[in-house]
Amino acid sequence: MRIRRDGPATLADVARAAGVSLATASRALNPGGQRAVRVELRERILRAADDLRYVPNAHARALAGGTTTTVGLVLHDITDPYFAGIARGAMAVAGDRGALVMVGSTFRSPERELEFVRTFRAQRVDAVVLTGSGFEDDGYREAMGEELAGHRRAGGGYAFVSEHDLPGHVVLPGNGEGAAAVGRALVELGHRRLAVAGGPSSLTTVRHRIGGFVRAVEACGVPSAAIEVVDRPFSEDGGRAAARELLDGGSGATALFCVSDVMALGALEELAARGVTVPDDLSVVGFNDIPTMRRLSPPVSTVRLDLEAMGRTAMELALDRDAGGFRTVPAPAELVLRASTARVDAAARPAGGRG
Amino acid sequence: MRIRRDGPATLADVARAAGVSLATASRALNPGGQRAVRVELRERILRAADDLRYVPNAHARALAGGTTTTVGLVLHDITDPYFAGIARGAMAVAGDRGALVMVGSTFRSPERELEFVRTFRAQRVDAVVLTGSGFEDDGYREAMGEELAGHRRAGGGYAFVSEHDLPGHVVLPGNGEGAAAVGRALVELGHRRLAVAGGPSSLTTVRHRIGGFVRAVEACGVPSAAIEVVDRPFSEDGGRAAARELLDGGSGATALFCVSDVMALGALEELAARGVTVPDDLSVVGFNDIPTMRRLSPPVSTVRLDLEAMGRTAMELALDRDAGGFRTVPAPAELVLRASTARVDAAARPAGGRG
DNA sequence: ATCACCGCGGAAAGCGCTTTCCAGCAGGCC
DNA sequence: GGCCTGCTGGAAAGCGCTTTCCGCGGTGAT
Repeated sequence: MRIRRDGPATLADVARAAGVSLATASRALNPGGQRAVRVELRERILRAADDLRYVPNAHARALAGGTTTTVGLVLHDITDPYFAGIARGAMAVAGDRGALVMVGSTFRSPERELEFVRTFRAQRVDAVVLTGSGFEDDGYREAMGEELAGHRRAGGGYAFVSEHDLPGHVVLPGNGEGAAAVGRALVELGHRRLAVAGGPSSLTTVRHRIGGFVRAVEACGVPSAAIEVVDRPFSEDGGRAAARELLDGGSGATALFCVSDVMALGALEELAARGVTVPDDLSVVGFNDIPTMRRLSPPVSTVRLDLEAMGRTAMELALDRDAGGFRTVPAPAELVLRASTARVDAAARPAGGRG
Repeated sequence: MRIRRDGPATLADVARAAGVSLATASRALNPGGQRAVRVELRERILRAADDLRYVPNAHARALAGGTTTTVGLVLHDITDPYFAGIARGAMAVAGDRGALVMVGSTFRSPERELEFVRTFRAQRVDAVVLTGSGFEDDGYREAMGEELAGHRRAGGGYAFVSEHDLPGHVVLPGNGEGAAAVGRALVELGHRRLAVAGGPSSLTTVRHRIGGFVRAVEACGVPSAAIEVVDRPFSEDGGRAAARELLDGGSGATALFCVSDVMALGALEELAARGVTVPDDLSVVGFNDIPTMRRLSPPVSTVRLDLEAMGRTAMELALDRDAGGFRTVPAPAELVLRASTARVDAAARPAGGRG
């Protein structure tokens, strides 16, 4: 006979206290499941559970019933408003479905991303949502593909936010179209020399945005030679560095397209520090429309994405085990022109120009 | 004999494939634990596990070994930069310790907060970190106290960020001192009529901040009658509403202290919409120093809290099962004066004054 | 009355692991 | 050579639940 020291009460304790069997206690505590129990008995059991401060063991439950209600969410950094927005949406639907959300911050490391998916699998999560750009790397793609296939085989769902070049549901932001709209708008405003602050092209998202921008600008008749692309980390510091490089390099650009708002934040700071006025000296556009952008002075033009809706949709796709094939749900990107972009003035001299 | 359809491989499968017993397989896959296995055998087992794409079942493991490596984090809303900052810190230390983080968003509902703690308990988390203000409500306090006591009895740790009037480790931001510093600074700048945009006083944090502010101002010789406190929800909209009320009410205040930056954001928006210039017409101060504050124009004065460090400390306190009593770790609050606060000018007329 | 059937509660078989206990075997010692 | 020690691997007992399979007593149909 084992002696219960003082661990939490178990179902057996509850059953004993209520004078019923384990099976009955379980049934009473899981209404809706399996079968019902006579109401009077049920109340006695609930009372016993309450008295004993019984807290069911989720692990035992998961093991026995094969039922989990946890989901995994992989993101870059929760303090990045882009991911916070998506996370909010994803967590909202998880909450509605009574699922617990486990969050993994990768800080853009493919290894960490894989690691999290593996851990989530070990936890037998119902679904995993992968946000953030995919990585253009065959090793990563293969490993992740295998991991996800295994997860799927085990009955789990998953969805991506942004393209990952892997089979699966995906919420696809209009990166190309949004960036193209930026390009067209800038050309229409008279800009002929353009700069792009881009992240590493190993990120799918970055490639799509830069690609869409460049193609649209070219389509407007501006030669691609007039577009200067600076690759820097996909972060605020990266934006700062990109701005610095453009200014130091004597760029002749009159407009700067930052492939993300967070990069734009860094770039704007650098520009302000150097005395470059926006939009008089240089027009600036970002991407994502994080809340801060509209609060800056001047308010910054950007491409709006409904982050919360994207997160919501992704979680729904991941959770809804629908028999059909994988779905791709577009997330519309809408150009929002604000005061940080202005018609280029013949008198305006290229920012940071040395001559 | 049960037939394995195609569920994920189990330890038994691995053991069979490697031609060893369950015990040996378990030991081989858990180095560091219990006992070692002959290296050659071990490798054979690892190979088999790899071939079978074995993913250990965390639930089974938790049940058998009583070992979990999950922690719970309760916060208000992940898109609120205050909580995002804390979450980042907390997740960092959890990550370092190899723990998975489950996040619960309460949206300031005490019921939801209790619900999450209960769910975390069911998951047998190692630790839970409760952020956000406590609620001044006896029912809540009692229920939460009982929940946490049970968690503790079961071997779990926990910590609060901000006071909760409950026994436990706590990371205590200098709410009173920070607010007092704001009050003194404003008086020193010549302000004699002050307004406070406060949240509901059922939030402990709000009470401490307003209390510290009022006491400091009084200590400077300004009568409390000169302080106008407007209670509105602890949110951006609340800040907006507070500003509206002040302006509509013909407040004679020359300075506005918002008990949180997020409220300040709303207030500033309303002020701008009404044509009230900051700081010329009205000085504004926030609290928390979320990143956006320093980017606005004018940059907004506030009280800096090292959010990430607070999150880190809280998670460490919650995870470190130290025998001693509960610890209270202060999180220093540092007044950061920026351009949104100015010396009051004799010529300046009270903002929104009707007369 | 008889029988099939339904509603309900209990016994027991797992779910996939960890860990204790035990057995076998080799080597070192008296 | 006998015996104890040290090392390794295996058998099996759970961990705390869910769920299948039974059995029992009471009803409606025949």
